[in-house]
Amino acid sequence: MREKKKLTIADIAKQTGVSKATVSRILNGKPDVAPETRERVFRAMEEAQYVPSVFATQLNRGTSNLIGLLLPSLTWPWVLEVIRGVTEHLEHSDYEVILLTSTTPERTEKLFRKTVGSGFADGLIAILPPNTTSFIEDVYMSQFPLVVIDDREAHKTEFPSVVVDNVTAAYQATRYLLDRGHGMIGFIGGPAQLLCSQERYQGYIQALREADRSVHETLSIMSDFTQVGGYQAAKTLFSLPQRPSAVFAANDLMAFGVIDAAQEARLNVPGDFAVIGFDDIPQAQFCQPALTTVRQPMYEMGKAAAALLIAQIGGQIVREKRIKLDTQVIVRASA
Amino acid sequence: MREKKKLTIADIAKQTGVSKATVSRILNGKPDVAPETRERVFRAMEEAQYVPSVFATQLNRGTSNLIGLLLPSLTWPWVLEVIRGVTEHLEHSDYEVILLTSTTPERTEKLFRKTVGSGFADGLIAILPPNTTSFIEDVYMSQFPLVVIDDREAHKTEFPSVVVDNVTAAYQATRYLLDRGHGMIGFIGGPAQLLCSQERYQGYIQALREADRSVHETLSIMSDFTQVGGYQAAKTLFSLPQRPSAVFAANDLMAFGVIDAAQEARLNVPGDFAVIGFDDIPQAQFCQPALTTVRQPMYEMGKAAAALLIAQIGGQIVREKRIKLDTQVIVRASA
DNA sequence: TTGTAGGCGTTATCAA
DNA sequence: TTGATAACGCCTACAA
Repeated sequence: MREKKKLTIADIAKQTGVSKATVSRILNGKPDVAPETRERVFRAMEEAQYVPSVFATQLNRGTSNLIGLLLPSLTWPWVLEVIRGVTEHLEHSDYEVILLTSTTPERTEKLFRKTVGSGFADGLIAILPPNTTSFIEDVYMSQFPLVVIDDREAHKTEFPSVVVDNVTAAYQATRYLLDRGHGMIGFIGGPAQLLCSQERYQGYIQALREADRSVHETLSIMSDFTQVGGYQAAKTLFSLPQRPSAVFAANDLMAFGVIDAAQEARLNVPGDFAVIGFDDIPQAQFCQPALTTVRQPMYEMGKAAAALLIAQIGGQIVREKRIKLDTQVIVRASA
Repeated sequence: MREKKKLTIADIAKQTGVSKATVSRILNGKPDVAPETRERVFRAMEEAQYVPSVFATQLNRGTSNLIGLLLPSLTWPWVLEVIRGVTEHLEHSDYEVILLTSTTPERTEKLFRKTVGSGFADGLIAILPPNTTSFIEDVYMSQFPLVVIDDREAHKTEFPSVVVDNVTAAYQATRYLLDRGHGMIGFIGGPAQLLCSQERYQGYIQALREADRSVHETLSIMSDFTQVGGYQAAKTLFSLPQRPSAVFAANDLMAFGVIDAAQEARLNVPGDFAVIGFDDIPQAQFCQPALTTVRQPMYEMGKAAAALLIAQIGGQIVREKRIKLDTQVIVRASA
């Protein structure tokens, strides 16, 4: 109740008439302690509500049982899924998650210094903000346990990572549209410099080629992953002499924008114009019409990342460095 | 690049020919150091990429600059808003957030032991899972800096907390319906034992009374804050001899359920049946019709909680222990 | 089976 | 302005 003063191992030792060493041994379940002593000291600790100082233990052991989770932004709805996956996997270990969010490369690096660099965290799970290549290379080279989720840039090195096969996923999406009989299919992509944007575009092209469709340059518009971006891109598409009958938007937010534009243009979705998205964010099932999309298993990716990291920390040689998780077309009402 | 071996303050001291004490002083920006020395040592640290050991510092100072964020679950969409608020406020301090999630009271307490009890975190922001009253009382009594967000149970003690005025908010919602000319207004509440459920019910009643409306017991249904719960409650409402023309659902998820039921019953929302929700979760703007609801400013609550906690940690006497944030009716298409 | 003593890397106190 | 030195609380040889 009051526990004003913090108890130390010495207090317990004095109280039970043994040495600090013995208490420590008992604390850590070491062998070679008389059962009778163990019992007695245990009770004393219970009773006194003694909790060892994490600081001292950490200083001594050199590890913190803390895992950094570096997120570039908390505005994307799917990051919660990642967080859930990571924490849920860790729930049964004795690692805790320390949340690091940073929008700029500068702050990222500062955060890194404070946690990773000082050995404060035992490992790092990161969704990389753009332009952090060199920095993350350093982390990797320093042997620090690291797992990258959804690696969106091309790097010289291949970090341990958990990704989705964007090419295949985009292929699936396009293929789905093709199978539904669509002739002209538009593509609205993300920022061109992002690897994932490029890959999704590739998948789209690949599906078209495979179906012997000609690729019209004008049908592909690079946008910015935002809803208004999708809206504008859709308007461009609608103004084409020959309007496509369907579009694959490289993320759900843009797909929402497309639907907005379609409704504004009095186009029935999916009757007049079919839309498929990418991500499957929670909102996707609530919008009207509910969004058909390619699901990225963010929760599972978080889990896998945590598992991979723990393995690394445990010193295991991680064979399968790049884990690819499967995507899946979630058919709802928009396509 | 390699930094295999961890540098200590002693290394820097030796390297620059000063004592550890001096290096430490410089590290912490203490006065009484010859500018010339300071400069020299600074450069040495830079060059060697020296980072002080957090562990040692913590052990010495007895604080960690870590703030625990205890969340009962990561499945509610609005928790991300809270996380955002907290981390964003802390971004400019040098506190980091350690994420503690726990579904059960048992795990909550264990987590508490590991972090709070051991003095590992310097403070705690918590959204309390049900039935943690006694436990949180202990934390509070132990003088540990604590802020509760969205306190949902009645406690003997009044903890420092950031809440929303549920009564007023519910009043606003009901009032809105009243102003739109609705005669009979139903209420679908959350679990009766939750304080927030009771308060929202109060607000509903209060608005009716103030408008001299009679209160029909049958129009109030206590449910469970889930979508199916809302769906079922709505069906009950629809089966009444005299169907209400509008309903106030005590959270958005239930409101979604109500809309589902209405659509199933071929009732036009809001034409035949108006629905107002509570929370303003991200999905609310995407559902069809977009949900009119009372917005709880979760992001702002997170920010306020962080600010309040930091004040406490700084030893400030926190005058306004219970911070009440304003809610707002967000008018969209469902009512 | 148990106790003693030294170290982990800082910061703080007190002299110099 | 600086430098020894003693904490901080725990773990671990090594000795008993």
